[in-house]
Amino acid sequence: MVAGTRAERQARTREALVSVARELFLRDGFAATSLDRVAVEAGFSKGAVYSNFSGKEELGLAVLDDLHSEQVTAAAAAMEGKHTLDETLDALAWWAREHLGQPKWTALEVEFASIARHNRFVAEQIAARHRVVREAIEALVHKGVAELDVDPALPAEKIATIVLSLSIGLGAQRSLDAGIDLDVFAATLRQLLIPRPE
Amino acid sequence: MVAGTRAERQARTREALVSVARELFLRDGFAATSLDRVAVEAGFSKGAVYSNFSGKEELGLAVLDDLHSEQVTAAAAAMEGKHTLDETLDALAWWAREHLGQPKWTALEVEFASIARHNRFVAEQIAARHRVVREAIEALVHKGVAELDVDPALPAEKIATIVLSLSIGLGAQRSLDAGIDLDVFAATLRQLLIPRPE
DNA sequence: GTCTATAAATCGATAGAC
DNA sequence: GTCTATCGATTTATAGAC
Repeated sequence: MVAGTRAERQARTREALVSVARELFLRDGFAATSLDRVAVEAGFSKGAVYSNFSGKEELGLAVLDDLHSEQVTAAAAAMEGKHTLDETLDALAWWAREHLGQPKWTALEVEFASIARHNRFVAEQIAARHRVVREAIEALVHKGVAELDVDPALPAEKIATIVLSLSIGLGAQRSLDAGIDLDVFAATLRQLLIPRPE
Repeated sequence: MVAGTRAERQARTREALVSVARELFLRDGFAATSLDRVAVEAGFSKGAVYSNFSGKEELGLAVLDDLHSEQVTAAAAAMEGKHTLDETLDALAWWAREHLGQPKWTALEVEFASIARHNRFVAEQIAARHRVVREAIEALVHKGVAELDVDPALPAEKIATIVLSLSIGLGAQRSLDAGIDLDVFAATLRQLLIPRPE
């Protein structure tokens, strides 16, 4: 008997399903991954999926939550302990190469979004998650601006939108073309964080 | 009897199929649109699709070609006859609102890309088309730099990558959230085209 | 080249047993 | 809560008639 209450066991089932779904969704795509595959590969049957999620879409949202928190955490960690703009930009360039260079997550992001386009509820759920991510980026920008004493050319909110857009766009291209120049990510940030001449 | 040789009539069939496919792919998405629907709505049957295309993917590529040439043409036209940086940026801001504000095309772009990720041939086809678009943007940047006498902060090639990435990323978000700030497109370009201080 | 008919396969979702 | 069995609905792609 594995330890834990019923609630704990169910939580483990849910986590296992999300973990496997994440792996398969990233590797093969959302549409191309069947719930049966997810369930079996996690050591359960399809019924277990429907006992823990209302359907495929809710499982997809759970996977997105998993990914989002990881991306933001990684970017924040990359900026930690940097004391100059150059150091910070180098760290962010590394983040871009590391996370956008293996960009299955942006492909999943947009695939899921496009599939959910006709479901108002899911579309709103995803849009809300994007807002959360942009706010997290905005906080990072504020933090960087304060610590590095730079004078950004645009409000942090706009920079956050630009950063997320670049991440999605670069990742989408990179998923098809390994030759994409990911260094434009940090290069753009440099232009936005250094005040323009007057 | 409608005029034309056999070749001309078939060309019209092909055009009609691409035109309807474009409309439906944009409206409902690539995966959610069946070939049967495309054929019937164009006044043909599914057999006509397979007589003119090897399958759904090739039809998708034909639609992308249609869209790409239109987007680049529109952006070039928007820049035409502008003599100052501000005028040009205003025109590009308008382009962004017009084309990214109705962003089904980026959603289609990335949906198709993510679906085709596991087909090497199609993936390479799409990547090649992206390269063509980036080169077209690069040419526009060169033209703008020469005519407006600005000193870009980055090579035109990098700016082209940034512009396409922003377009894809902004469009993807906008397809889910009408509140996305599209003006960051022109704002970013302004920061890239004005030389940084030093 | 186009149409009709059909094959062949897939998958999300549900019902009922345990 | 999980499993087994199955339904029901789709869709791509093909075969053969015209």
